[in-house]
Amino acid sequence: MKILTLLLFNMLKKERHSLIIREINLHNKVLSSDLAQQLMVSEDTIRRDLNEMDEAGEIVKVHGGALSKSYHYPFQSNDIYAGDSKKTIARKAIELIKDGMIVLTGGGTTMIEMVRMLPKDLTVTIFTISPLVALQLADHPLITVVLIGGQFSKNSQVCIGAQVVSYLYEIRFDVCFLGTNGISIGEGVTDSDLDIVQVKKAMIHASNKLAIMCIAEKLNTAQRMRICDLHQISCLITDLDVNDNALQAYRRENVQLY
Amino acid sequence: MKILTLLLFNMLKKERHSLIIREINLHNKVLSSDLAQQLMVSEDTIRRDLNEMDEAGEIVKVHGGALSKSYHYPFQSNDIYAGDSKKTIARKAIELIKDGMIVLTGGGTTMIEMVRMLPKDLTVTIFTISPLVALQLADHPLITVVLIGGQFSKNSQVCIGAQVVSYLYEIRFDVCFLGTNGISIGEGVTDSDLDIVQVKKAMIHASNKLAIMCIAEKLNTAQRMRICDLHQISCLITDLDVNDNALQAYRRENVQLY
DNA sequence: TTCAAACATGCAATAATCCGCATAAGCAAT
DNA sequence: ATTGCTTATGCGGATTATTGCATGTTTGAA
Repeated sequence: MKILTLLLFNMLKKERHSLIIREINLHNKVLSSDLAQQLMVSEDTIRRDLNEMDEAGEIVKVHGGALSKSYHYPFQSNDIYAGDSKKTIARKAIELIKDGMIVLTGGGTTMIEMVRMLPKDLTVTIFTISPLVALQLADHPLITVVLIGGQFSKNSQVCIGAQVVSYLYEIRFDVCFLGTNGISIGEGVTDSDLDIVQVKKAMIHASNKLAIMCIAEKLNTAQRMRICDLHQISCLITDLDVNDNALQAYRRENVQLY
Repeated sequence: MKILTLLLFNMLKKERHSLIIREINLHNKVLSSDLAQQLMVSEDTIRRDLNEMDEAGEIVKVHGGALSKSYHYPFQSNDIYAGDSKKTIARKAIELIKDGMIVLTGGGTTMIEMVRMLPKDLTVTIFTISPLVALQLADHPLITVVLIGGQFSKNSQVCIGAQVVSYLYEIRFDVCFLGTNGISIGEGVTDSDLDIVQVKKAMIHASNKLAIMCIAEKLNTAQRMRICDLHQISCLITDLDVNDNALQAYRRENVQLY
């Protein structure tokens, strides 16, 4: 039967290759077994095809099939991954900061991005639990930086613990900027680390305004522990346009969007 | 909770890896158990995946899950190579640290080098006024790090000010490690920045032993302001041999040499 | 300290792969 | 047409990869 179809279709290797490419472009992946069935050739042939195409750099062969070359997600640098969205958020966030303010910030890559972009003529005092934020601000000429000390969390690279919490009860801030690991209509702002949750709660409690920075991909995701409700958020800053559909549910909850 | 369902029928390993990386980049951390559930494979498989990806340097594996690598060192690239002399000093200094100690450290490149070289099986608590020291210790498995907060000095990249000083009065440390800008027979340990001097004085006051780390070039130099006398030094650690001529004057002053 | 969760390790079953080798087809020169 | 050569393909068996499970051990939080 296989001989028969071969005779009928007389499929050449090149044709198979282009069909495989098309299939990969369509699905980003192929299974050797599927292709063999689909093209009515043995898996060995498919494997040889895939190996050739991999050698030629057209695809990436893996155990069991092949992947599109562009399939690999970036991992090394967050500057690439979602870097633009984070810059967008940072730009919007900066507009909330005015001369003379006392600002409190958490950690995270978005926060680093924000302080990196702060204009050189801004005169504010920034309190932070993130050593990385402090270091990033070291070469800013005007900003006074106060690092809030405490036990250093190896996971999240910020200071946590009772020391931080009790310290925060003694100062009142104009605005608190927080990145988030999860935000959703039902659960509000959530995180997965108990220590972080407690510190963030204290940070919110110590501030007049709360600005939550959240990239679109994290919208409508929830972690295990709740930090605050939506109505406690003064500004929700995302990389989306404020009229984006994904944000309307939050608008209905009276969250101020940026 | 987030629901992410693709065709899980016959998923390639590399596909899984990509999804894991995406999840990690999104939330900065993942739990093995969550991934196992989401991707419908056993936790063993996830663990093996995470180990592979850690080996490949794509992520950082931790107990229970994994962390984003980029989250860990957003701008670690500006690593300064410490000279051999600083490495020599660091090696000697480490010998003074024993399990269970409460250690206090200042900042500076020599200090960074020292904490970088701390053995992985050392169990100590390190208090520091240097965010860089804290960050450097983030991936040490056993050491507890407490960052002492206060105003962040842009020049010396450590925390200074009354907050630090008063904090230091509440704790007693086994040993204090300090780098130095100048040490001489006549003037003792000196520095040029008033704020630094005050903090270092407080650090010395709070510690049972004082270890001064000093590269040979800075021996017999003096700055404007005095931090302490020679007789307050418990150990003077240099990159020179203890019998080096340059050190004999200090030996005559009864300074313990390393 | 105490214990459940996370871990490593070895094993077994299945799937995918690799390696010859034989066959068949295409092609060019005779 | 035949011959000789190359390429493409399929097949059987050996090898390796992947995965889940069972096992003891380690870990970290209470």
